[in-house]
Amino acid sequence: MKDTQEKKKIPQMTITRLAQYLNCLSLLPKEHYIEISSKELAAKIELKPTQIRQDFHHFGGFGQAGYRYKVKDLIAGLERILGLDRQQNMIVIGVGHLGQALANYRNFEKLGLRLVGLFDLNPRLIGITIRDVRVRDIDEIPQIVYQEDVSMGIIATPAEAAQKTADLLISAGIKGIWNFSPVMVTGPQDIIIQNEHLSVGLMTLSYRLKQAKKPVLIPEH
Amino acid sequence: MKDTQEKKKIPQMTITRLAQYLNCLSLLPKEHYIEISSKELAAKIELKPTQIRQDFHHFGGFGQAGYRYKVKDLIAGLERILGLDRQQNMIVIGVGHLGQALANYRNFEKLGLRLVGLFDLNPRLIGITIRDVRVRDIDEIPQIVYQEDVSMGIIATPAEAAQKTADLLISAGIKGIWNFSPVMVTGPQDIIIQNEHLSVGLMTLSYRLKQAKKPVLIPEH
DNA sequence: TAGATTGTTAATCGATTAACAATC
DNA sequence: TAGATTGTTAATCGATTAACAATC
Repeated sequence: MKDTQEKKKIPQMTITRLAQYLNCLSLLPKEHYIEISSKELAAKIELKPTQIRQDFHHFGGFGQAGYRYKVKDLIAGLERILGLDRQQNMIVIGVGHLGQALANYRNFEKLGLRLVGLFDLNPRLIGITIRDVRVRDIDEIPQIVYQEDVSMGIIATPAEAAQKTADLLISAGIKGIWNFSPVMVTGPQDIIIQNEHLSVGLMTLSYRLKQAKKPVLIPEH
Repeated sequence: MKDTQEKKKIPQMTITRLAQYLNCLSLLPKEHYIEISSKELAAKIELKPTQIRQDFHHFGGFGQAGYRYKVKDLIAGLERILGLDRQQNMIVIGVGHLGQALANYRNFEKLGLRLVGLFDLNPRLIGITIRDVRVRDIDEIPQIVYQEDVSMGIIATPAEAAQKTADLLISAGIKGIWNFSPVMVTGPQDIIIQNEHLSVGLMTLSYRLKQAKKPVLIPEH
């Protein structure tokens, strides 16, 4: 497999699908799936087989004509493309229900992502331990980021604190931010900021429900 | 504004952006923004003004040539398109940290979505009250769905229980499912199922971080 | 060999962007 | 009127799908 990622820009949707493929493959019972075809994988995600092959083709492909894909190779290749082939450290800021939910999310560590710090400004939370990780005051963020080589910060604070938290993370040297607060946070160009607005998902569901209820009009023309 | 939603299929990305526009507009300080131009709104979401006008055009547009958009009209129009102009009732199944985080999420009720039930099978949780909503046994789902005319079910259970929960919701008559468990759930064609895989967001962030670190090669050809 | 499969190019389809008339 | 704006059509760009050679 060639390493052609930087030659042409890979569509965002391709990356999202690669993540889905990996998700799907890692849920497969290991005994039954040594090999898998694009057709089989496509059926599971309700997609066309060509879509999968084309997505893989951006990276030179994962198999050989005539053979089906080897599940192990596929997983390893996807992990490498997505940067999950090495350990990455992350911290969570805001230890409310959402922060605790994220801290307890088992699937993250399967992806090589290790939680190395929890932070809050509520003195009653500071000192408690979740999954062997102690909750610290946010003042200690810069120190931990440096000590533990933290690459990602997850913002699970209330809206009011989100931008301040982002600024603090950036000044501490963090390059990737995953923001779960309901406001958009911004930063310099070289910082990767992903705003995960839960309400967008809910609004989409609401729209689709409304559409489904409507009588279908003349489908042609 | 015409009601042309059903004539031509609206792209998924347009719906996602409409939700973003609404989010952005509702965060605006009401005193300052009586009117807003496509240019101003575009700047806030890092988008081209034409993109916004084209998105609106699918629905006949929200303004009049020469005038800027009236924020109030824009919000009302977007809410109507997204089906948020009437109250919708929802329930959350699984009252762990994630379920409680969702139950406490204030932004949902701003969208006219009312939490009318919480369900779990842990006897220690049954009976407690969160935001005036009592936690009930999952056996009571069909009754509440019927009584309260529930249109959406949010799955916040562990992976093992997710599909069973979906089946239960569907047989109780629910038409829309928002699944936060790490496994994909499926159902009949007429049920709207949205799988919200948190790990997909994290994998995308990981990919983008990896790309950002790489030295940029010759950008042309 | 026949059937099934992947990689890859070409064709199609759809979404974004540009251009501009109409309007204030 | 000049400048700014939206709605809308046309042009461009990009992503998905189809087709097929190469391979097992």
